[in-house]
Amino acid sequence: MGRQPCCDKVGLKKGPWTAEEDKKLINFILTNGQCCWRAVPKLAGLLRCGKSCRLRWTNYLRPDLKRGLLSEYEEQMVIDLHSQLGNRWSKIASHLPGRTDNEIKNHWNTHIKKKLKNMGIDPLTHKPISTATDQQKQQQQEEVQPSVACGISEREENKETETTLQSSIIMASEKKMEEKTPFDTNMHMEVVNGFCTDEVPLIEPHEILVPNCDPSLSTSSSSSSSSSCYSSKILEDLQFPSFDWHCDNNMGFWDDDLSNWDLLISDDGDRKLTADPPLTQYTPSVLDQDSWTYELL
DNA sequence: AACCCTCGCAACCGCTCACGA
DNA sequence: GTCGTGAGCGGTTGCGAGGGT
Repeated sequence: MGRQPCCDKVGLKKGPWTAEEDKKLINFILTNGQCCWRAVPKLAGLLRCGKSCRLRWTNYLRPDLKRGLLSEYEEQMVIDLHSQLGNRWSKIASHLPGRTDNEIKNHWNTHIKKKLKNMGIDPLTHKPISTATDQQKQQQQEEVQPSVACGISEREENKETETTLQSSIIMASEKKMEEKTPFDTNMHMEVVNGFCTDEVPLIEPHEILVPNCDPSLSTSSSSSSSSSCYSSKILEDLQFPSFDWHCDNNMGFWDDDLSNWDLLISDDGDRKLTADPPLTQYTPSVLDQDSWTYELL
């Protein structure tokens, strides 16, 4: 019995997403929430497989994403976490609010790896790059103690120690925070409680404007055909406030708060995220500062 | 101006895991 | 216990942008 394809690939589109597709997906998720990804493309009118929709949403369209390069502090966090967790990007990403596993993985492969190598540190082991003789010794040790040599690849072993590891990482990073200089205190403020407060927009939701990304309407000279490029431009500008995406009882959150959100193309060619009734103010949840919630006032 | 090369990132692929029947 | 299905994860690829020659 062969592996079932994740979707019927015949007639499905692949490659970069267009503005129209993004719009459909955003509209659908904002209206219906995240449910059964396989059904999403059909219901949203997209010629994509569900997996592709999920990836597009989680890695690119999700409103709580931070855009831009990782800060020095985030980079250090990634290095620390990687030394403990290995290539478990989703675990690492879970410690960096607004960052995706894909983003961190890419940043690791393109920037941090090089940086560490330049510093004479092996990005795999996080130890100083060893000489040939050291490697021979290490190899001999591995032969003697194969189970130890397996290290991070031993998933089961990791699972058992994960909780301890993660708490120690958090403790370590907290300790690091305390050691920060006055300059670094700002960084502490940015990531306090795992939420980057500097990213919180100071505009009201009904004021959120999404620049029109329809390439045909673009007056920009850089009329790139790459959807990724225009999308990243949109999303740089589109500073969705971050809020709680967890949905118990099958998207109850959406039903309560966001079912009336809509993405509109206004007369002046801009996209507008609107709510009905209009949200007059949004505030961070006092109890759970890891996530922000909207409050209808 | 044209070509080549490198880099960075979005997207894809395929495997594993979780869960329900 | 087995099977089917959906979702998540990590590795890899493809392609556009930008720099160098």
